[in-house]
Amino acid sequence: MKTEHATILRMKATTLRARVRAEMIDEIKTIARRHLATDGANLSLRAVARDLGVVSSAIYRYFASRDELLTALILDAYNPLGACVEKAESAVPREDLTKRWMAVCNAVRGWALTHPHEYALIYGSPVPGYQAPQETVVAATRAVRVLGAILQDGPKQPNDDPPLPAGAAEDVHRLNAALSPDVPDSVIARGLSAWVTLFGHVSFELFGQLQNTIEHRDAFFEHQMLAQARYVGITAGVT
Amino acid sequence: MKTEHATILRMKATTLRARVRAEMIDEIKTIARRHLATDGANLSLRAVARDLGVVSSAIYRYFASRDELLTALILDAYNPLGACVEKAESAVPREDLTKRWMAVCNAVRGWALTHPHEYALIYGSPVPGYQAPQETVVAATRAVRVLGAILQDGPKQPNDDPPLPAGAAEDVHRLNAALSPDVPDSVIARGLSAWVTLFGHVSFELFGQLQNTIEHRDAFFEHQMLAQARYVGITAGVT
DNA sequence: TGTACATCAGTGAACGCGCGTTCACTGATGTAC
DNA sequence: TGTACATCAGTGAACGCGCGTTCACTGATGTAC
Repeated sequence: MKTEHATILRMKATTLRARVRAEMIDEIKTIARRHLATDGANLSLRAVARDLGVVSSAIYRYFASRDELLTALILDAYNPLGACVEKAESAVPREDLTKRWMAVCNAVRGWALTHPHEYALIYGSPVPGYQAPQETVVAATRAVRVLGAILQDGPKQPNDDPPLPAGAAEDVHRLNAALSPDVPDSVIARGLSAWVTLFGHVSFELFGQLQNTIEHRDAFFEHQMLAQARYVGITAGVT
Repeated sequence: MKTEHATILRMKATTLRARVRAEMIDEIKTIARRHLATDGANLSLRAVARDLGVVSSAIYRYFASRDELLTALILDAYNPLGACVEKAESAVPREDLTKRWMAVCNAVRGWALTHPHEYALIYGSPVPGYQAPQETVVAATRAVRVLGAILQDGPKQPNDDPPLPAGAAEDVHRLNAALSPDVPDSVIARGLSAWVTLFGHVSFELFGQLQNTIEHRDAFFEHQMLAQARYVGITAGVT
């Protein structure tokens, strides 16, 4: 009995300290995210500490260095984006492939528009002097897996594009095996193209390349992404 | 005679001073470009002055502020890129539309790979706190005009995509009138899509999104851009 | 042609800031017996 | 249950840097008569 009680107390204490710590980490990241807006990737630990009401060296209790904080922010961008895409796509009936694709497109764009600086952090220019650790590369694949699942439920006939050149064919096939094993490589190639186009659009919009050019961006995006769906062969009703 | 001589002397002197000045400006920009590689858009005037072997305040004889230097670098990125695209495209026989398109694609990608930090400056994340002046927006259109010319020499039949939604249709039509007046809007829409895809590819490659995914990038790019040519209807021999 | 004057390039000091990271420390909280 | 000890969060000073911009200045070069 005694030992049990002690153990419970110890756990309580431990989890409390751990919880406070976790909240602190969250708060640091939240403030750091706010600073992305003004400083871009050129983020200042001291500024974060100031906003947190704490001396600058205190941050080092939570992050060993500025790069480590950046890594945390990058993971905290890829993962919510991935989650947002997954959630949007999962709300659509499985058989409506076009709607599933459009849900993905709108989730990516919607998230990017509401988190422009986090989007820039992960899909914009690399941060000078920062070497992304492997874990960020893994987190980056979360969203594209959803596209893989859509393709996997889609048409299985190859299209009449010429075959990919040798090396590239293997690259695409390797991806294919991981994402959509039952889909012909030629369809995957078009899927990748649509994926690139999706992010190309979002980046153009966010990074100012559509300025003075396309003003009705919702409608334009919708139209262009629907065109991509037809191009890839993602059409409603196909199973 | 006397006056004439004096005038010539004056001109000589003026142009000499002006030439030295122009060379100095070039040198500053060259050094600043080098610094883009290490500092990104977070560029330091003092570092440039140091490399130039001059006291930091001397830079202010040539650029009124850091932002003005940045603007010069941005113009000096858009313009050579545009020139590079124009030159590559103009070397291809007019009637081979596919080759003309591929020349454009390879010029954009080639320039981007050899000038990655300048590419990031213009097509990557916006520089925090920097407001691009109108002149940069104009310079930015130089490359896309070449695409306009190719489309203008291309097929005139509309494709069977659904019509663009109202507002977006006007945006595209306005662009169309400026670039390729004889081409149906539906073709322009696909052309824009190809353009976005082109830059999407280059950005993905440069910004590390193809890491661990596509390793044979030349071949992959070539294949994907040829597919875009077919999609838009840019095919060899059409007039 | 020679001379007085104006323009311009570059200096050096200063202003008022900023940064990441280390280190010895205090005081509170949690742990082990 | 109470006490000695260990862990941890946060402090404050320091190190050794960096930055953009202003300003009065020197000395060389160009201009006007």
